Amino acid sequence: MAAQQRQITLTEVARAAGVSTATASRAINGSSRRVSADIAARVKRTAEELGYLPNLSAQTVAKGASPTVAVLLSDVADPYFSAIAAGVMSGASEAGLMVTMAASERSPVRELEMLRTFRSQRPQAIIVAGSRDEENAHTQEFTAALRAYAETGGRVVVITQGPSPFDLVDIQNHDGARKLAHALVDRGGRDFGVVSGRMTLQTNADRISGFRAGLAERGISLSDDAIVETEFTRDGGYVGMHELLARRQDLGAPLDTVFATSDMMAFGAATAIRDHGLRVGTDISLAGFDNVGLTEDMNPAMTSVEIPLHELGQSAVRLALGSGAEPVRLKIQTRVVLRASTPQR
Amino acid sequence: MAAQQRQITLTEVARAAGVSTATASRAINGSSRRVSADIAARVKRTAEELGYLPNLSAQTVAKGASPTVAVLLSDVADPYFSAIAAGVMSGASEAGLMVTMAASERSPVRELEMLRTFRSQRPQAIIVAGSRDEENAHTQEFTAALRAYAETGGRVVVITQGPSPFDLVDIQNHDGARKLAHALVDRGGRDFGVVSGRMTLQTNADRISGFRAGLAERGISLSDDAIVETEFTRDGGYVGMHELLARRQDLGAPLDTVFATSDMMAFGAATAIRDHGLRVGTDISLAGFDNVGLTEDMNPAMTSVEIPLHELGQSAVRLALGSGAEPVRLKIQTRVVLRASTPQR
DNA sequence: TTGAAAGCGTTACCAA
DNA sequence: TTGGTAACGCTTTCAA
Repeated sequence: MAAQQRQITLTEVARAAGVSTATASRAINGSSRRVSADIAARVKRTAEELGYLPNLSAQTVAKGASPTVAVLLSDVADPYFSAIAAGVMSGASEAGLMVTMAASERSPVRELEMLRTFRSQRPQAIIVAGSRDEENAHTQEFTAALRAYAETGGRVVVITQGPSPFDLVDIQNHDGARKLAHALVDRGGRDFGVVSGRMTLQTNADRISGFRAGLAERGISLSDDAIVETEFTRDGGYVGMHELLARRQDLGAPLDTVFATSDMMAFGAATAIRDHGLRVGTDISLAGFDNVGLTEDMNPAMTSVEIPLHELGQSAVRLALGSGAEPVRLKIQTRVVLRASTPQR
Repeated sequence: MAAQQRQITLTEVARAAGVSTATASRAINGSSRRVSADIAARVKRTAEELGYLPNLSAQTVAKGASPTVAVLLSDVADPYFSAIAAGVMSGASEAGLMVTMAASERSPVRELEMLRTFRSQRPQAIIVAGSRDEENAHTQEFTAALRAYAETGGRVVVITQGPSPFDLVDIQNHDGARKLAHALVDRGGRDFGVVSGRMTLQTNADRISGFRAGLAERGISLSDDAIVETEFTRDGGYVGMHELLARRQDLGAPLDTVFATSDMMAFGAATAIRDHGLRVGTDISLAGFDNVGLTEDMNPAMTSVEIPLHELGQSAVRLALGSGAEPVRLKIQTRVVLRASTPQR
């Protein structure tokens, strides 16, 4: 490695071009004031030759605003979040913003820490994905911190959350699950089971209540012992499905159709069904939610409820860049996608 | 929303606590100099009461270094990259660093832009994942920019790349593919086909050459028309598999085992096989590479070559934080995971 | 141990 | 249009 060189500063560019720093600043990084064409050209050329790059932090200090959006999510490795993250990154890049990202790994304490760090960064907006556990004590503190951030001029966009004072990207989970229930009944489902995440998660709760409502509208009721509550993850789906099958067996109760409240859970559930010696689709119909990539590459292809996750991520950025006069609630519609995992029976 | 308030500054905290800014800085954000315990406590309490949060940009300007790592990848929505990203985020959080992330969406031009923005940010390190197209003209420019960054004291860590002057996380793609070839021959494979990404991608090329070498060691040669070159994506896998099947049919050539050079390609390929009316495993054995999540939830479960992607992401951060005296090459071993998609035949 | 003051790289105001 | 200079919020050197 060559000897450590310093980065060229704007002052150095200015001196080399024979102008003041003020002029150099105006020429390179633009502003309302304009600069004569020839000087501007000269400065830019000098900057180019010297390999000048603006110091973003210095700009941020001087301007009082950082060209950044921060994204807080549970886990990027989860396709649900990674699709949202991809959307946010694409939206941010369109808007000329950088993205800082942190994963809470589903720990409320870490979440609080990351939010603190985000705030120190003073981004234009903080986007929060993944619903918090309503019952957790940290949730209040979390909301308070977000509010404090908003009060100092930051924008907050929350994805799927209960009522909130912030801009909200509101995925129609209830409605989607309700439509899914209708579709499954139409396909001949009669004896339903649900593999569910924790009920304290808003997203999960909405899906359950929507599903229940949809079934009720078709005259089918969902008994409590038909619902297994487990972790809202792939492994949760696997374990939960095993438990559901065992439980129904013990009760001697029939089971023809299972709704797993997320695709990740459904993937785990599918494997559990096979490990039980049963066939997905043929013996037990199975549906997920999110319509994450790979649902169609499953065998049989997995029925799911589509959420436009990528677009949703982009929208979150646009929302964050809006006027912000009043908190906006952006409803995201869902769509049932029937596939071979829930055949006509 | 409440009226726009300003953020509390260190100066304000100092004044409120009746000390100098210098002391306040030392008390709160630490430094070599120490502060008497009582004053430190008083300052910290005041800061707490006032809701002070350090301004990271100001700190960065003053210190000349930003507590940040930047990650450049092709596409977060791809499980391969999202697993790496998760690892990087976890490693960064351990080290007390923030993460800024950008996706090139496989466009060399965008990649160059994002690198420029990264450089403006002056992060401690830039981590580059996803191999560049060696033949692309932008690649040189890209490397030059990385070098310039390194010369100004930045650390560069590159994941899977050809020879490079930077720290390198070197996934043993050749070796992994070679071992896979052995395993597939041991399972009775004789007539092989490959669904491959672009040969100009280092990662892909290494996998192909390793696979070819492995077959050769078992006395099997891979003819050129047994390899279909397509996009290094799920859709590429789908299309490529269709083409491979059609081609072999035209030639009247047998085909019992297919290697898709990534799991995503393999997933697409599996669906293509089914769409052709054939069964994965039974009619055609199929293996992927990366051992991304969900390989075991496929039906049949997908044989793959495991790369410890998460750990690799964490290691990349540690590498970036190392001394940096000499470029380090960290070899990442792979492991063949045989599953039902490649049964004994 | 504490404080005054210079400095980090910019931007933005105010004159010229 | 251009330049001088204060200001942004913080760290760090140098004295006290």
